[in-house]
Amino acid sequence: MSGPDPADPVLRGFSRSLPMALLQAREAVMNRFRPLLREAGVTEQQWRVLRALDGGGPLDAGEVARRCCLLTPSLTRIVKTLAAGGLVARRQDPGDLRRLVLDITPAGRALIARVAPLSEARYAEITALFGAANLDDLHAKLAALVAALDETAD
Amino acid sequence: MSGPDPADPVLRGFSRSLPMALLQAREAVMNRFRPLLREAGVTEQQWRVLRALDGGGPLDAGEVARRCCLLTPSLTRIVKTLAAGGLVARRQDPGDLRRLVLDITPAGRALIARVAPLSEARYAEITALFGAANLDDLHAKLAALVAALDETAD
DNA sequence: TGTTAATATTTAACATGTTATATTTATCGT
DNA sequence: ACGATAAATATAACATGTTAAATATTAACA
Repeated sequence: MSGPDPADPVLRGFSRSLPMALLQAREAVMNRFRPLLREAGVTEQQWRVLRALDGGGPLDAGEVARRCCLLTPSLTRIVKTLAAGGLVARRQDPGDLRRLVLDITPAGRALIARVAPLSEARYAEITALFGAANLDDLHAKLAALVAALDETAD
Repeated sequence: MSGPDPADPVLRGFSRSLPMALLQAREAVMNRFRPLLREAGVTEQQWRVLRALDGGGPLDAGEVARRCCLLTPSLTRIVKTLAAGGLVARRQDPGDLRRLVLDITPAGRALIARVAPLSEARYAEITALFGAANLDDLHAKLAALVAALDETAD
């Protein structure tokens, strides 16, 4: 007739929460990269948009949002800032006037080229600390997790 | 004498970026939990604070921020909201008046108890889709990554 | 003891996250 | 062609993320 024991948690420990584990891991990694972006004068999100467009060619706003894990209201403002800085260009899609086509400018590519060697150096640092095999396996597991969850998204 | 070939990326592919992989994985996972929190009327961050205090006992604001991956200016506002809703209690630390001690209230615990079974059900769903062994291994790898990076944080 | 440096939290300002809604343009069925 | 529905983006409002600076308290030390 007794209720749940207060010392008996109804929920898994905070540290065993997968969202927390992923968040903490991302924070640990980003702590290594943030100084570079700060030095380059771009935010994390602005950097993601530039990276998606660089090599990804011109893309619809919606596609950029999907690839960058951004919601479209955020993207609207981020692109406004990037366009004001001359790092990204906007134009209407002639075939569908609803769509906004985004592309990186030469100035945007130059910024990426400036940051790239520093970024790769940090990546090499992380690889050395964590191990190349561990890193590959982690990438594979993360991709598998996303595939498993997204395929069955209601 | 030629510069870098534009088709030859100076940076690893966007999809091979560890920060992006961690972000996408977290999004895929959170998509399963967000409806529950929304239904319970709390944000992700408010939920993290409640979870940290539940079972973690009373904690300094700074310690809560560390455990929840929140910056202290964010925590100030989040706790203000939680306190206004009666889910968290604030008091000064008598031994160090600079410190703010936070604790969860009975109402806060009741909210967690209400959400817990739904949350665990989602977790079971994820475990079934991804595999218990994969999940354990992923947790271990994430913890190892954090340990490797945090130990050597400049 | 009194002055300075360090620590914990808060405030302020601006960028982004998040939800709801509005606006514009396409598509579909008739 | 017309009207209803759907789709893509933008706007609005509030919560949070992020940096810098302010405030209050404590610790360190000459």
